[in-house]
Amino acid sequence: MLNNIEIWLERLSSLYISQMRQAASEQGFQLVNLEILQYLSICNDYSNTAQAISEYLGQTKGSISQTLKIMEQSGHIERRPCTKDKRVIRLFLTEKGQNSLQKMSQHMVQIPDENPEVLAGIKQLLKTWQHNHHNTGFGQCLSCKYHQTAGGQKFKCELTGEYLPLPDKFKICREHEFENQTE
Amino acid sequence: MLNNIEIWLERLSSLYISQMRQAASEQGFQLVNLEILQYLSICNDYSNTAQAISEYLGQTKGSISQTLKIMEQSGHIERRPCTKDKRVIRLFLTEKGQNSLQKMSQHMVQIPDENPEVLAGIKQLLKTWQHNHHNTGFGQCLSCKYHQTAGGQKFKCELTGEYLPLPDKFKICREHEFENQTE
DNA sequence: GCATATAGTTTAGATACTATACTATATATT
DNA sequence: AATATATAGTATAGTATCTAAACTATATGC
Repeated sequence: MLNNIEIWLERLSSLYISQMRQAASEQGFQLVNLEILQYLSICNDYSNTAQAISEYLGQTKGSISQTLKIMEQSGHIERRPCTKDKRVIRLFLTEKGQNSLQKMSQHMVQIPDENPEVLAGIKQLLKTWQHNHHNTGFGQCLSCKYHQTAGGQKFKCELTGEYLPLPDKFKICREHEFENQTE
Repeated sequence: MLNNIEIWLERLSSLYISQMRQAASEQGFQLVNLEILQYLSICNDYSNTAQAISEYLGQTKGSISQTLKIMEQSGHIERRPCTKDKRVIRLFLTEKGQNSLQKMSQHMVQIPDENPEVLAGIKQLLKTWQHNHHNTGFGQCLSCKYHQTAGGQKFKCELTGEYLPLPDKFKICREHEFENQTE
């Protein structure tokens, strides 16, 4: 039987999924299409691949590959082969894809006031959860142990050694690992 | 672009969905099957119908009807015609269904400590959200404006006029409406 | 050079999804 | 009481998604 917090979490997520489905449906999409568009809008340049989407959504890469094919044909995403690693194909939202996502987002959650306690609670919950499941990937760069501040308009990723544009620290990365357990 | 709390909520729900998918997959189910089993385990006796599931999950009733048919054939749920309203067929988890759900739940979220602030945050968020979307259904009886305490081992539902067993106040109901906005 | 790992595609078969039309029962209106 | 409307569920057709498995191609490690 679900305990107290689990039943609330279940309902919150169920409501979220339901809203997602309805928003997607109004634009002629399935749930998974909206999830992919949303993911591509918040992931960084290390994480915009079919493999990463497959891991993020917990579905087989074959299924994702098939869905991506259709989404490319319909003009919502664009595929660009990676020059550094020729196995990799990077994915990007087209303008059409961004417009669709924006329309669907308007039907999604609207949180009026930025209640700090609510935010803190959710952060804490997510962190505990990921830690308990040894699930390290897919967090924002700024909370990653490889994140290092650098001068000017860049920050450094200690994992890849690259310097990345400052706004990207809010994006999520498949290589993400939290700083430490006590933070 | 998603604001701060929305991106965290998105990640929390995405993680939840991902865990759901994986847990379901290990038992040979799809996401929707787990959602249905879970819903039936927490809904009250007014809400265990195909129509309610359809509303809760945000999917067409035709699709749900089809899925329920297969789940009955596989012995995970049971259908009993309602004697009061002959249009209605009530749904129940079989022992097999309960066992499957329990196995899947073990792979789901494990929250170690009942942090009151986290719980309060989630409750507040859910309430605000439902209110903003004029989404009143599917809450626990105890937070419903029709809920009335009664003596003994029962409480009363002012909407239907019936007396219900006390433990049912924790279950969720499709007719749920919050007491008022300030509470 | 060879084994192994990783990224992605393709195929076949099962399942889910929407939209629509349909039956049956309940409720509201005249 | 008769009729209209609403509600609960089913059935069908066509499309999309899903998994599992086999496949190609490139990268990495020994």
